[in-house]
Amino acid sequence: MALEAKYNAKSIEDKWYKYWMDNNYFHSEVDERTPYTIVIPPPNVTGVLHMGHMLNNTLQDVLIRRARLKGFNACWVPGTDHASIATEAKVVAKLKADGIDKANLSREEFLEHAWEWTHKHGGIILEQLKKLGASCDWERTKFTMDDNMSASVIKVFVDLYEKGNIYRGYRMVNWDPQAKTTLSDEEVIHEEKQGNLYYLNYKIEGSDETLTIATTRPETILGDTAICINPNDERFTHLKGKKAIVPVCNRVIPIIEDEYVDVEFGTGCLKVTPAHDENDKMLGDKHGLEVIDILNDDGTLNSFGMHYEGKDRFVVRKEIVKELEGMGVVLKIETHMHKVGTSERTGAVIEPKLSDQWFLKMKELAQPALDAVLEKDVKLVPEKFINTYRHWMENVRDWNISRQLLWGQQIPAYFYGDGKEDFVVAENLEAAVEKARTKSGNANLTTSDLTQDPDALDTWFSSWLWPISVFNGILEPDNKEINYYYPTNDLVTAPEILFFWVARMIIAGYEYRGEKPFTNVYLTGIVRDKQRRKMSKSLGNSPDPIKLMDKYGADGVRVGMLLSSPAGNDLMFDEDLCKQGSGFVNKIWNAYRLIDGWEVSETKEETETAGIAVKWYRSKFQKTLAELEDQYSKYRISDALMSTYKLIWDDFCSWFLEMVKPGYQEPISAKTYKEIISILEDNLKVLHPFVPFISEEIWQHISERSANEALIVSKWPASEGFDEQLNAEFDFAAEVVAGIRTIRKEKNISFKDAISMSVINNEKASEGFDVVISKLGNISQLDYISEAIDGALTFRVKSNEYFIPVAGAIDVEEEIAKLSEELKYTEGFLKSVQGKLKNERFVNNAPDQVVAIERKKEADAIAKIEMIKTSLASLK
RNA sequence: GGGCGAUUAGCUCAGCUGGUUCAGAGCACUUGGUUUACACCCAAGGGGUCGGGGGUUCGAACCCCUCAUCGCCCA
Repeated sequence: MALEAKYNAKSIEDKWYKYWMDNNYFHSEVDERTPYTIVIPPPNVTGVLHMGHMLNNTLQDVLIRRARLKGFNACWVPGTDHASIATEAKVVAKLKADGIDKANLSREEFLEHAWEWTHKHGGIILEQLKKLGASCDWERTKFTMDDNMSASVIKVFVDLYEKGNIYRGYRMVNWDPQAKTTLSDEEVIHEEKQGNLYYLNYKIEGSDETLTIATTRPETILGDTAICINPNDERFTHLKGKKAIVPVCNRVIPIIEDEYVDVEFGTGCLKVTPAHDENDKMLGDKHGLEVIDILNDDGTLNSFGMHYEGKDRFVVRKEIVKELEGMGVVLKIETHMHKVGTSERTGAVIEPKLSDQWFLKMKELAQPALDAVLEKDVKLVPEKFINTYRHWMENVRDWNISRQLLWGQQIPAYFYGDGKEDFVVAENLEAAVEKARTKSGNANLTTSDLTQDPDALDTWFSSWLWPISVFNGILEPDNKEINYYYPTNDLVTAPEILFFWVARMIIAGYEYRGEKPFTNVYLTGIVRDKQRRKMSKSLGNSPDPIKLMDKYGADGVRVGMLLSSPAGNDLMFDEDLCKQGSGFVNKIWNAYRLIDGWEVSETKEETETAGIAVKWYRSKFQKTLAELEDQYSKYRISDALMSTYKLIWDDFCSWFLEMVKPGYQEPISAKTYKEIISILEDNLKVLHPFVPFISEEIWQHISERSANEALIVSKWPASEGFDEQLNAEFDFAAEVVAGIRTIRKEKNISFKDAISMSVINNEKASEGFDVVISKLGNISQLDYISEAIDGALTFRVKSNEYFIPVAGAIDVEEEIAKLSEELKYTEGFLKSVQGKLKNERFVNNAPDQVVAIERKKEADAIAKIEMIKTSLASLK
């Protein structure tokens, strides 16, 4: 079967992915081997693949494929989460387009639509991951709303409630008026925005005097219930005990005193609106103020908004300023930069709102999870995130886990009366009735007397159990899968969700398994465009990953993603990186085409050059293999890729293949060929995690392989150590070859013309690589001499001098200039080294080894200077 | 406002315990090349006061102080 001249990524990638699937290589079952487990960070079920997923999942696939090659029982569990806010918003929008209003649907009807939507759009992203080559165990695919997964969530909720960790509280929460739900603190993004600071005059009751307050939100004056001054602020002592009148609504409110007020900010008079600001709420509680909520759930004003009722808060802001200006109470308006909380999901400006919500107490639960990271039982990569993690965990706040949504697990709290405490928490209605009877003392309660809390749980309250629940470890804590696969090995995710998800998984791990959920957390960077903007749908600056893979092949894109993404640093994505990736794939392909095209001769002897080439490459390979082990162990995946890239491109293609390449139309010896194939196979193994498709294609083309001989399930090359001396000899020889090439270039000597060369071997360099030098330099004859040759071109490697006699006169002036330049440099170098050695404090204080190195440098430099001077003398 | 981190070649970044991995890599750039796998190629080459200033040390990209700029997290 002849090889196609052009590598056809698309058909080859489809072919091998299907082959891998057909042979079930991705599937893992509990067995006697050591497991190596990764759980995927579940993407949104209705989402589509973006560049962040590409990076993230390429990394996971590299890790899992290498683990598989290393003989671990590799298990990568895929799945999706239900993303309640985002999905519900999409379903609501779809219903609206169909002329259906969510408000007119029952919970059951709405959920039916939501499931329909999920089945229709869900899982697209998982199909897309297959294109990338993701070797997930698809039989284990999970969804956070699967029956078992939901049952796990409910069980955990009940358990935590019974332990006293979950409570219901009337608190100031983050309200998203667009999604009409609360958000946890972590879901609020604080953005610096340009706003205004409005200075408003309030009349003081029973006087003509006014006081001035400064506010960024003039529309909230309708909810004001006090003015607060600092008791130490002498400017306002005369206001103590008086009352102020709120403009527009003419409400009379007390002037209270509290040291909380910052005398520096604004005017030193603070308007207090307990319903709409967390700090004001605190003041309100302390001073027993009235709470007036002026907003509806959708961010419009309610009846307290008077003539603004029904209008949006931002519209009212503009209109009320006009009204206030008309009344002459606006003193001035300053522009003002301030942080505004916005919804992570909808982008809407968050409204602080008082309401009844469910909270999880975090302080105690967080302690083991904090210790685990500080003691490096759970390792964060890179370590710089440990500080961030610690800071968050030490100041952790209670987690608001309820959401005013339908799509998600409904909170298992059942109300049987009107009192605030008239509820029970139970796994199902039947159990709830039992508990309600006991708690209320009313034995006649029936299921119809109970009403379940309409709210759903935060999606993260599902995903924090993910590493446990995917193995059913909540419902059956002692099943063989959870005991085998848990704790998992690596988690690969974005730093953005360190708190949302990673920290909470660690918390859940210790609470429900008494053990960490994973050993290593590899935090990737954020994929940005060349202008450092985060890639996003709204900016339209993100390439379509599927199109990228069509254009450059999945292997090419994988390499492109990894080329420049050190852990924790953002990746400035550039399509050129994928081009470079596909260039690499092309290089691998053509190297194989070369080898595959050789005619093999059983009778031909192995050449001396090929013999040394094989010996050297094996040693070089081992050296790189050791580097790879080190890089993988530190999760320096892009370094590992670069080491592999250079091994293949430079060492294998540019040096090794050129060394073993037979002459034109000559066959290659069977012995050499066998060695080359064996070397190639080792190359393919270290390439496989990065470029799984082309490596499998070549592997399978080399010879017929049975199903259990596929590359994906082969064995990672064994570490056998390497010959440092041999590698150094090669490096020296390579410098000589480079010297010859430079001379050829400078003197326009075609590579086709063989030349002879002589050497004064001051370095006593090994002659082992002479055949290599001769072949790669096209040297017809290589002589060892002791006296310089007049009228020859020269170059030097260390203190060795090489002479290439050429027909015709050489440019003596040019040679002298070149030598003088080298002399000057070397003398300067010698001077600096001797300066060091003359310094007694250096000689006395520096380690012996360092001093010895400097003495060696000195000796080498002196030898080289001698040689150059001799050459110069002979030229003059 | 509090905390964390960064600043090294045109770009993206390595540089571990202060000294041979010490000023590096890849890309880009320049020059030359139709050598029997590859122009998605081959070969050679240029390019950096390691953000500024000060200090410690025999010795600093690396440690300390300070200033500047940028980024992230949390209020």
